[in-house]
Amino acid sequence: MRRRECEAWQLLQELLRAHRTFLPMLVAEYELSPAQWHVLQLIAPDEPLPMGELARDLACDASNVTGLVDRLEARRLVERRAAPHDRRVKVIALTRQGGALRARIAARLAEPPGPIARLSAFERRQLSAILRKALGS
Amino acid sequence: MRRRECEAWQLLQELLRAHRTFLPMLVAEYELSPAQWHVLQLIAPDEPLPMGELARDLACDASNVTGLVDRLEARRLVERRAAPHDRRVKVIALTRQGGALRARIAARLAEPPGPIARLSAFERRQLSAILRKALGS
DNA sequence: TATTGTTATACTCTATAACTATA
DNA sequence: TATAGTTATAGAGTATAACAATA
Repeated sequence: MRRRECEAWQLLQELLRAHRTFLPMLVAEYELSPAQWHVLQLIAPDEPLPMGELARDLACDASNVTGLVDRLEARRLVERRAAPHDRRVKVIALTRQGGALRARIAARLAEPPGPIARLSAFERRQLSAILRKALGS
Repeated sequence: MRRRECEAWQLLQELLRAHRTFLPMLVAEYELSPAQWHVLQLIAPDEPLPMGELARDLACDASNVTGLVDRLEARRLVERRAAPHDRRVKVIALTRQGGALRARIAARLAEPPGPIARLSAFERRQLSAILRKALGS
């Protein structure tokens, strides 16, 4: 097995570990599980998504999506709608409440956490440039 | 609400999302859940850890640790040992098998993934320097 | 009395398989 | 026949509360 130690990757993993509980704790304040938040996040306002696409994007079985959407719908955060062209399909849309909650949580997630806030503007620009290349965008 | 967009943080979150399923899928190859892997990772070879400390490090309730250790012990990856000084305490130790599996998985995790491998040596050094500062080390 | 670990219970997430209603 | 979503079932992770053994 080749030795391919990479300090940058080690540190990145360390950062991930440090932030392991960050998202779960944040969304728990709104009584959402990480999976439920993921659903909310995937549905853009005014762009309902078929359940099958949700399952694909969540990388989970379709049967899970039924339960996730059940619980979100019970809280009136999303709603199932009939698709016009194919009556087997149900598209999931954000309700007004759902959209508002999604926006509120997204705003909080956009706040850079301690370790990032600690960087200078110059370092952040460097970091951005490197990450853009890493992500190939 | 203040506008505090931070591109570096946005990109970092994008990287996290892209890697969301990476660890779960990797450890699933060894029939471990992420939580079980976390336990294995926390126990250094020859440094058994009390269950209470595991619960603290995992940031979960002590009652969970019972089940996690039950399943790992059933596979002979860890074992419960009596603590000499306090008979209430049980310390969890890696077995030889457990240590070997832990090392194998750790080696695979140390391999930098695609996005990092795509960077030049210079960019990785820059990234390391920035992350070291972010992590305060 | 306080603490460590366990048990009992309940809920969510996850997968597989069988089912329904459409196509 | 094939596909979209559901239901039934089972296992794992999580929390809370009650409990036993020990301190």
